[in-house]
This record gives sequence, C-alpha cells and structure tokens, in this order.
Amino acid sequence: MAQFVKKCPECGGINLFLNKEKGEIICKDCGLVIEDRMVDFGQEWREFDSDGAEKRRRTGAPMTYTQYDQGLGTEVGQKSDLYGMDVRDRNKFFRLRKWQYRISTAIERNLKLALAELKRASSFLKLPKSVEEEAARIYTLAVQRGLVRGRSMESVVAGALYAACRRHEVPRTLDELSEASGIEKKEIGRTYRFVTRELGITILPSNPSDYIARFASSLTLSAETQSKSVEILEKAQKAELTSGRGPTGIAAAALYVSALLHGEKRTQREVADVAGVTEVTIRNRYKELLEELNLDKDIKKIKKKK
DNA sequence: AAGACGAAAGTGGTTGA
DNA sequence: TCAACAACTTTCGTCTT
Repeated sequence: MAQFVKKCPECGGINLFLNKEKGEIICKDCGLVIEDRMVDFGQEWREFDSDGAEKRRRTGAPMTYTQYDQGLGTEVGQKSDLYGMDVRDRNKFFRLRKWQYRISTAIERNLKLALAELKRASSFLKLPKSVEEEAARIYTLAVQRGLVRGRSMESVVAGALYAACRRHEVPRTLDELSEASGIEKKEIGRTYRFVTRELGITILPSNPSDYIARFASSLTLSAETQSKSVEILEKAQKAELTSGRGPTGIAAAALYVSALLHGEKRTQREVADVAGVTEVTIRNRYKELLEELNLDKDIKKIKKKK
C-alpha cells in the first residue's frame, strides 16, 4: 500500500480530505490538491442481471472496454465441428456462422468507430481514465441492447460520457459535452436519459460542490474563495435551498458571493459563462443565498470599504 | 459605458390525474 | 395522454457604479 501524505506540504495543515472517486487528496485548509491521479477505487462493472453477474465475476485476464472487442472474439463453432454432421446440418452450420460473422463485425465496426470518438471527446474534456472506461462500458452495453438504433452514434457516446461523469462525481455540464461532441444539448440529455433508463443505471443528483473546483480554477479564484463557497453551499443545503434547483446555478451563485466577500470580484457574466447558466439564474440564487444566510451585512461591509 | 437588477414571456421537462 | 407546474432562459428596460 502506498504511503499517504499526512501533512499538507503547503501549509502544514492536517485536515486532509481524500476523495476516492476523483482520486484526489485535498487540503481543506489551503485547498491544495496534493495527489490527483491515484488508483481508482471505483468498481469496474455492475451486475445488470443475474446472467451477467455469473459471466463477469472477476477471474481471468482483466477486460478493458476501451478496446473494441474487449480483447475477446466470438465465433460460431470450428471446422472440426463438422465431423459427423449430415448435409442439412452443415448448411445450417455455415448459415449460422455467416450470420454471426456479419452481426459481430457490424457491432465491432460500430464499436471501433464509437470508441475512437469517445476517446477523442474524453481527452478534449480532460477526463480521468476511469471515467472513460466507464463510458466505454456503458456504450458497449447500449450497443449490445440495440439502443443505438435510430440515434446517432455520437449522441449515444456523448450520453454515455455524461452518465459516466455523473457516476464518478466529476460532472461536466451538458454544454461542455455539447462542445466536445458537436451534439446538441437537448439531444445529449435525451439519449442520456434514455440510455440510463434502459440500462437501469441509477445516478444520484449531482452535488453543486463538485463543480466548484473546476469553475473556480477557470475563473482563477484563490483557494480561500473556493473553500468559502463550499462552506456557503453546505449552509445552503441545510437551508434547503438546493433541492429542485439546477446544481450549476447554485454553485455559480456560491462562487460569485464568495468572490465578492474575498474582494476577488468577478462579474455575473463571467461566472455565468463558465458555469453555463445565465446571469438571471445567478441573480436569483444569489438573492436567495443572501436572504437565507444573512450575508447582507458582510456584503455591505465590503461595499463600505470602497 | 458596463454591470447589476428585475419583469415578462417563452422553452423543455416532470408530474399527477 | 394531457394539462398544470417549476426551473431556467431570453429579452429588454431601468438603475447604479
């Protein structure tokens, strides 16, 4: 087992926080990310039905879903099986094998293309390998269940990626997925819902604080501002301000407020852009935050200083 | 002139009859 | 299957810095 850091090398703090899903160790005092490419503790597969469970129990060589045939091929029978068959059986045998060949090559061709696309989009979004694997797995299942029919391959890839991100708590917005894949937001959302429903994948509603780190860094905000906004989010959650609302809007508003409080003001427009929401939404959330959390005084203090 | 604010109307999705 | 509904967006006019 690897040796874990016990103290933050930056500030010497001991409030280290290990996020297994994201593979990060974060110092809660100064916000420093100490290690961000750890081993993935997440499961590699899920059991969707009892057959699947039997077949997938972990024995033998590890499979990878980012390779189109998972390193395994399927073929119906072998020539030596012909021994002892009569003519009718032989014909049937060849027919079956031909079909199997056609079907499997069709699927494989599709997968090969799709997984290339998936890799491209995934690296564009700088997603961790574990998420990419998960997305590939979801896509493979979708193809096997014939869920791609009637939908474009790209949109299913995007949907699978979106789902994988959510499951690993490294959410990307639909806008980002849309930019990476060139598929419309609506379409991604639709296929995402369809695929997850058909495959019985359960996805927890995403947590606003999952977005904070990413938004904060694209706005180049300090670590204090960042942890302050997480604090605000926690309070907001207790005040039941978060349920039913879009997580990105809430995250954006929390960031906006804490940036104000730390004198690192960003315009609503700037925050809105990186969060993929409108200024209006930020304003609404912002107003609610001020009301519920008595931040009015703090804001006024800041204004007076000027 | 740019940013913040808020009202009003429109969109797409969820829910419950 | 349809209508009501909540959240969010778009647009636009007004106020503040």
